[in-house]
Amino acid sequence: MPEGHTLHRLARAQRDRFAGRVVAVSSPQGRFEAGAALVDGRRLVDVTAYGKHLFAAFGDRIVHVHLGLFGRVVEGPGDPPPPIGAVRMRWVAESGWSDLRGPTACEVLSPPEVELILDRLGPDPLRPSTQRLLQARSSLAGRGPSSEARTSARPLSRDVACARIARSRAPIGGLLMDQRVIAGVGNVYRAEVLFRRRLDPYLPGRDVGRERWAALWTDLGGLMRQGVRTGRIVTTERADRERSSGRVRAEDAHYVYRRTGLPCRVCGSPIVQHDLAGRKLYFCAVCQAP
DNA sequence: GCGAAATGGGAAA
DNA sequence: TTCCCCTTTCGCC
Repeated sequence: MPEGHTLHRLARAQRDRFAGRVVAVSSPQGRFEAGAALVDGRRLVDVTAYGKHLFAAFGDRIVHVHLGLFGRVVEGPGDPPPPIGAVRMRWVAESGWSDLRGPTACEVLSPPEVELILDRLGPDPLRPSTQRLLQARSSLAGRGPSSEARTSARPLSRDVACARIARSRAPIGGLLMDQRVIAGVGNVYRAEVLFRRRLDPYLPGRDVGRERWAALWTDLGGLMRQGVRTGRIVTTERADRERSSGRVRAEDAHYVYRRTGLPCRVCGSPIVQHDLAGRKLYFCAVCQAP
């Protein structure tokens, strides 16, 4: 589940259900007991996502959540169900409840500690400009918009990321997964957007070029915004699916991700799988030839 | 019942 | 690069 779209969708759901309300925060599993006590019974001001990170501000105490590979949040209206399994953090308010399981990070931070995390992250395609990023940072830090954020003519996120890859010899397939370069992309969007742009995953960042990067950025943003809307990652065009009507079936949703050995939807040659920096990389060696 | 895998990332070496 | 953590689910005895 958790690439950037999941976190932005979650932030919206949590904001809708809990923002402005007093929240009872607990840790049925016990591993977040001390942290829960710091925010229990406080009013939730806002919830924001940035890349794959979620920040829930209870005033100047901010709960930071990172879902990692298999973290998950379940939420609903009414009274919470009895906790089943390892519920790290539970929220309960008059408007409903939510349960967090299996996160890599669940901790209470101060505004400066949040800044340190944001400093390590590149632009997020789900936030269209660096101006918006600065505004988000200001609100998390409990300030009004900074003078920097008010100034117009900030560089576009797209161009900030472009400058970063343009000076790197690392393969574009690796750079897309580097959260310091671009925040929120995971293994599915990485593989799929490279296929859609017909880019060789091993192409060095410096050789991608401004045109191709701009097209990739635009495509990626569209895919991720669709992911936020629908809660799933569907990257195939209608014409490239077995069935072109009705709900997209899971086996039709991707071009290359987890399709090792299956025929490419475009050219028919078998999709290949490599290992790149410890993660699986899927691509079509013909459509994405160097 | 057991092992492996999963849309991630940080620290250690 | 390798290890380690987080939790659930699914395939295979």
